[in-house]
Amino acid sequence: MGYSRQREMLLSVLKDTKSHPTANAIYEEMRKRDPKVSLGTVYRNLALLTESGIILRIDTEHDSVHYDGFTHPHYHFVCNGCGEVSDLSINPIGIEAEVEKETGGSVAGHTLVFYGKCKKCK
Amino acid sequence: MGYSRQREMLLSVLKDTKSHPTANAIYEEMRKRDPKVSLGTVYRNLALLTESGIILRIDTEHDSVHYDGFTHPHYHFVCNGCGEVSDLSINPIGIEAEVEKETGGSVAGHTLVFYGKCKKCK
DNA sequence: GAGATAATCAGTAACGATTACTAAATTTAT
DNA sequence: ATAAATTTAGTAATCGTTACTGATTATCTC
Repeated sequence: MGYSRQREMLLSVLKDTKSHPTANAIYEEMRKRDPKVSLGTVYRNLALLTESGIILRIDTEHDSVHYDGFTHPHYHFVCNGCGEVSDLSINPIGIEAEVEKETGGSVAGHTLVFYGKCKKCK
Repeated sequence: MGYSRQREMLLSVLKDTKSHPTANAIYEEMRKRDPKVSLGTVYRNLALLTESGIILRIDTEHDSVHYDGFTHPHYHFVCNGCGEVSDLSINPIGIEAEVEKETGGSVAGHTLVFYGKCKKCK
């Protein structure tokens, strides 16, 4: 994976926010800096960066996919009211070995998402 | 939520399999029993049954949403190779209270998905 | 059980997120 | 500086899902 101005810009957008934007939100933010950037470019780079483990994708039971620029292991809380996705600081659980034993396969990672009402929406 | 032949059929399909079919797979299975069943009906009932907590939806990083007829608390393993979703029997984790404390909100549930290669694909 | 009321359906159209494609521009290698 | 490889913008196509409508089926009341 080489360098490109757009890819750098995407990474910078994602590193500069504590929110967990969707592809479209990232696109809008990038367009402020360069109105000529293309939505296809956003999706292509999100896929590339996700595959490389440089960013994280977050699948929720609501709306479309969210992305996270921080890859140190952590979990997420999704509000069923406003849909906001926020980081949690609870410690990572260590049960991948157990899962490997049970499945006979290999585990590369896991995602843990909590659902509920956030402070505001409760 | 009332009774309907199609809704019963959907539930029966979901209870009769240990796989975790997508909406479309469920649709195909239902069509074998009744060729006139509609895809819209499948989606509508999946949404209703999910809201009522009678079935479970599983969001993964691959393809479309999968559904699970068993709602006792359990977790899932998704193969990055073949995409198969399987049940795990590891014990539920008890950290929702901790999440409530951290967020100041209320937690209604959580999903835990492991990714990797299954026995066959490894 | 018959008729009224409400829920649900089949079928199809519309939608929104994502992916695929192509010729032009940019980056990298020589 | 030139050639080769990668990436882009822009747009069209795809796919999962949702919305809509008039017809059907279930439920309720007598």
